[in-house]
Amino acid sequence: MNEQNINIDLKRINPYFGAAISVDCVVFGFDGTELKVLLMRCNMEPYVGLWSLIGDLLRVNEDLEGAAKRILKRRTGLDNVFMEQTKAFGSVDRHPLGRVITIAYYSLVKISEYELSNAPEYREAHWHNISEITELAFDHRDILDECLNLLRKHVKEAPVGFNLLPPKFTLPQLQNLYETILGKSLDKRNFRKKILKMKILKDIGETQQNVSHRPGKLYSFDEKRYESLRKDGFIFDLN
Amino acid sequence: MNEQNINIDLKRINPYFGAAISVDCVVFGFDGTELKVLLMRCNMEPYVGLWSLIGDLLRVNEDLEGAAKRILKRRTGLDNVFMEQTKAFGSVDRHPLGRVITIAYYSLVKISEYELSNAPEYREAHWHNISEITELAFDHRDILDECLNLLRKHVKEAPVGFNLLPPKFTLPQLQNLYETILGKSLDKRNFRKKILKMKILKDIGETQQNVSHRPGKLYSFDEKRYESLRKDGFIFDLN
DNA sequence: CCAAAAGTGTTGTACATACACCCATGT
DNA sequence: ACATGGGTGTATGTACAACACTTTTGG
Repeated sequence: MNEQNINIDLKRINPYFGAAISVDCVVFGFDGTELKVLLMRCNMEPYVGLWSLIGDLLRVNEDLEGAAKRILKRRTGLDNVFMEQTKAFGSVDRHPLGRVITIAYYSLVKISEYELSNAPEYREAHWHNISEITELAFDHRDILDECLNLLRKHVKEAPVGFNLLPPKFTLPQLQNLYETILGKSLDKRNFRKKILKMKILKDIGETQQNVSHRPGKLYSFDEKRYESLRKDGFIFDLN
Repeated sequence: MNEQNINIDLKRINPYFGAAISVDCVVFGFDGTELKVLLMRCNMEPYVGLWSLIGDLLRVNEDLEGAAKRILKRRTGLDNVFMEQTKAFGSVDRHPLGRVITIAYYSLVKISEYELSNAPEYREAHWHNISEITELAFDHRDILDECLNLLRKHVKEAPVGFNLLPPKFTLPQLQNLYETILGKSLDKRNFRKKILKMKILKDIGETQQNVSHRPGKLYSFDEKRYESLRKDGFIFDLN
């Protein structure tokens, strides 16, 4: 039966509707040193006690991105978060209770804006260092790995990394982020040259405060500038 | 309700299972001049008469890639086709008969191996020049566009274009393919230099036959060579 | 011998890499 | 004054872009 040849009420064909759709979010954060991901305790057999991604079943009246936004809001209190669909996962036996196809999104949050510490309703999720994660519930380890690979690709070809930093940041902080995500160290002078030549950072005219060394100059990502450059053919590239 | 907190039989929760999952395949072909896509007539209101992608509902015991392979086999007779998941599409109203989330794959076939001409069971699908396509059924135009964008990205960063050419091809044929997909003309000498320097083409030692001009040398893609180079850090890049 | 497309090298320019010292702040 | 990390320039090699003529075949 072809998608376009369904000519009876879909809801009555059981074999094709015995599946559920979920959305799982891989929420990345960066604390200045480590790349982190937001996880919850799983309480479903046989994965009880393991950590899992945050996710939920898709509701009848919401689209995929809507579900992802809802899940993020629910678990972090955050709106307007950068997110991008990564991949659909549909192994027949990926879920112990039945057929569940999941659509994975990865999102990048400014860890400073995450309100876990204050609001009690966001206490179920916890940050985990990527480097320390071993086993996860379901196929969430695979999902995490796919999202990590995609993130590593994206930070090199688009200015998405800024979503992990505070609105004002120094160039060493930015470099640090790239080194952490890419897992290799970069030459300081060359990194600065490449970034500054792009002209997509605004010099705020401020410097770091209360650091016990020479304070760095603060920059912010100039989104409008980036968009106008992009329209003129500019391509962000950090390879 | 969280995915990992479902503790009753999923099949009995109606609101969450009133959706179906389909897989749609964007099958690209290249005839030496034009980039083409395989389409079928749609016979579902309100799209009757329009062309649509080839697709089908996901079966209970098959995974997503399995469904994509089945669909391709059914419509083209081909196995072992290059394919890659592109994106999930889940707008609430994308399907007139109910909630259908679709997972899109794009695949690349050697048009010479496509058996439409011989076997009657493959006659429902037809090749259409990408440049001449206007309206499609459902949201298939969006799906096609996403797949095209992904293809344009992939041919620049991985040796996937070879899947659209016959096993033996000339450098001008390859260049032609790239020019068609990318929509811009490339410098012949620079293109040849870049490709040949990669050392991923095998010189077959044969030349074109029956062409009314100087015959080109035939090459084939050396997959083993590519894989071993890749393990040593080589990155395919045609930007 | 004509048409048509294949094949071939050089040069200038821009970008990437490698690399070492001084500077501003807090303690 | 010392420790800490921020900030800066140059030289060299490599990669890319631009560009025009000769070669081989079929008709």
